[in-house]
Amino acid sequence: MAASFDPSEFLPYLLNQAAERTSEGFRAIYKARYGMLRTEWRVMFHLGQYGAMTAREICDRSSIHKTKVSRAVKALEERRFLSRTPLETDRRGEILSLTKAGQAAYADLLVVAERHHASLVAGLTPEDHAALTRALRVLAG
Amino acid sequence: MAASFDPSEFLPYLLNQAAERTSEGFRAIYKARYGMLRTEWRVMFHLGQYGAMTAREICDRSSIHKTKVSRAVKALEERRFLSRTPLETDRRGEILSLTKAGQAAYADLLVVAERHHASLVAGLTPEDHAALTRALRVLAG
DNA sequence: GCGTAATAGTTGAAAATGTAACTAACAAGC
DNA sequence: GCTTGTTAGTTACATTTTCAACTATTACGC
Repeated sequence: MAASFDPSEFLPYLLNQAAERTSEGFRAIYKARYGMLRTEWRVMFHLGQYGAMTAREICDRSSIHKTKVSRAVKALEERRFLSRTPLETDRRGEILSLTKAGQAAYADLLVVAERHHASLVAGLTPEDHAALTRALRVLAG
Repeated sequence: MAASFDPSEFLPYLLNQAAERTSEGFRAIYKARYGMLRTEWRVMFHLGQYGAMTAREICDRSSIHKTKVSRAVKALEERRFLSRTPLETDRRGEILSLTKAGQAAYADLLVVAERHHASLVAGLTPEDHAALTRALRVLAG
């Protein structure tokens, strides 16, 4: 007698609800302080966290489509949060890196992120938090 | 010396990656088979899972904004997946319910969802799966 | 080397989403 | 009853995202 599937436990559904709910507050902050969109913040995050890299690498790491990255990079460059340096080995690509202003914004937002993260985690037991992170890493691929 | 915050563990980030990654395959199916968008599937889901209800109730349960629900309902009605019945007690509202075709589509997609869910869960230990579901319920609010 | 395929990134048009303002109906105070 | 406020749902307009070309450059096969 197979236990019947409870659709309210459907992982994509739960993940999506949780993702939207938990992103909301943080999104309001980077939008208000720096006028960033979600994709722009995500690009900033990858450059801030992992250092300079090409748009292609951001796409690979983040699974954000290249057109979204392209437009985010353009917007961030216009606002002087990042700069492009042509690759020496391949004239198609360019390395993206945060400017001083970009680094400052990233550092500022990281503090906010940390606080936000802590408040989210506060609702979970340490065991559940650990298991959650483990499971999300698997699911995020 | 507080352990420093690892931004790659930032919950909104991980949740988002996991949500996008896990939704992709399923999304391709409801789109290909029934031409549904994500919001449309979500509306179908609520009606299929919890029975007929008003648009307002769907908004409350799902945290989908009312304009998105309004447009999804319109599209689903046009394709005869759901129908509207005026409320007797309040002429502003109407009860939404799945048509035969809507029920059939829902039943079909539920089977796919179940298989998809199973394949996702297969990568997790039972303990982590249980903790994940528990944690997501908390975070999803 | 030369033709073909693949890759990095951009762009334009169509589709979807967000925001705000709107209509219509109900509710409450007086 | 009439004014004011609230709620259900829709619509209009601006912003964002998606999808499908497109350019420019590099890599491969022969």
